[in-house]
Amino acid sequence: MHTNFIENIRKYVELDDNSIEVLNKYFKSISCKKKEFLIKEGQICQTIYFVEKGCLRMFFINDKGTEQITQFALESWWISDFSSFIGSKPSEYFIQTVEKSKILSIDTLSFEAMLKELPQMERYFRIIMQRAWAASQLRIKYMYELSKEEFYNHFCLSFPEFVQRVPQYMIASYLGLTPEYVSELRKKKS
Amino acid sequence: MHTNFIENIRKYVELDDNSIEVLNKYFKSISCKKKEFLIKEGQICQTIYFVEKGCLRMFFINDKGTEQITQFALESWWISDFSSFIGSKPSEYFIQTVEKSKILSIDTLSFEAMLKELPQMERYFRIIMQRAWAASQLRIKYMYELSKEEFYNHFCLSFPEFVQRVPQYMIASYLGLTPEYVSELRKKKS
DNA sequence: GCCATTTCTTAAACCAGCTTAATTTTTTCG
DNA sequence: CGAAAAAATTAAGCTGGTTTAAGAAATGGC
Repeated sequence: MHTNFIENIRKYVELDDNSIEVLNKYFKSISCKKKEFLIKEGQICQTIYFVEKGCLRMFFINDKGTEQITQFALESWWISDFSSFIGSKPSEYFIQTVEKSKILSIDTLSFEAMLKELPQMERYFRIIMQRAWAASQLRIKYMYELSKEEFYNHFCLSFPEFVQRVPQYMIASYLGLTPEYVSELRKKKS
Repeated sequence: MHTNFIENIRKYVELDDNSIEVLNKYFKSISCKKKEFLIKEGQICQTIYFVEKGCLRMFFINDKGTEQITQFALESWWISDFSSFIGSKPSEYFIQTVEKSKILSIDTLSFEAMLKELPQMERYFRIIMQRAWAASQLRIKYMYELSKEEFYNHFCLSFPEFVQRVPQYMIASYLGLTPEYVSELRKKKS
């Protein structure tokens, strides 16, 4: 159980069987079917999620009223609205399953208690956050460097399984393109 | 000495006088005049920098041969190419002072040794990285949400001192605009 | 297996922001 | 201070990607 979770932590820090018990105490396991919401706009996001199996997306509604996806999370990824989480401010995002998913969750209070009880988890999360920051830096670089066409092609080459797995209009949204333009690009490639 | 540095750490974790001594052992203080390079493209970025006084920028050269700024760091900000730092890969960035600056630096090995000797710094950096990630999330949201004109106006309102402090063409670069377009926007506003 | 809904495609008109290129203003530094 | 370099402005023409609108294809629920 929670294989991805434990494996992921063990990539970065030591974790004995007793510590695993402690983690089980703090993390809740959730099973969701497709299109279930974990948080909605306006709520304070007091939870961090780990995807054990499945796929989540985070999006907001822009001023034209359309969904704008800013993040996906596949197996072994963490996801949360950290601005809301850190500042206890209402979130501007929705977090929703894209597929049937199995998720581990921990709320603010449990998170702090867990870190106190298992200090090596400070190190684990330091490394996770550091990697997340690095990933953001890279993403921002691509946004500056590539034209929208190049950005799309680069994404398809980098994450081919992903392009299979989620609907095309979600990829378009994540990359900041219109579905119509993605359609045009696909025609062009073939 | 290093007032901003110590204060910043104390915002998040306890730090006694003895620990400060330990930090002094691992961190190096650097004084740079305007336009000095801390790292250059092609080098492995093995250092994390903290700005005690002054201003740094991080940029790469795009395929048109122009500088593309992806990050600034003012007083009490951390900056580094984390992809390069984590993966020991050659960096694609330059990090350079924008003004005369006083910087604290720590390299990979010292960083690990310091974390081992002062475990509370794992917590400090976990929080720092978490906040950096949150800031990235927000920045990406703005990039999706706002038109370039709105993005520019929003930036000027959010960081008025900053707009005074660094040349206009650097702001343009950071926001992904041409200097010509920024010029047009300024005229429009007045 | 069939209807309703969701997703994807096509094509033409349009525009925000870029390019180019020339001029002016400001800064730097010997 | 004065010359050279760096930064900012102006304006015209252009283009990558959006908008709009309508139809076609795929998917899912019962």
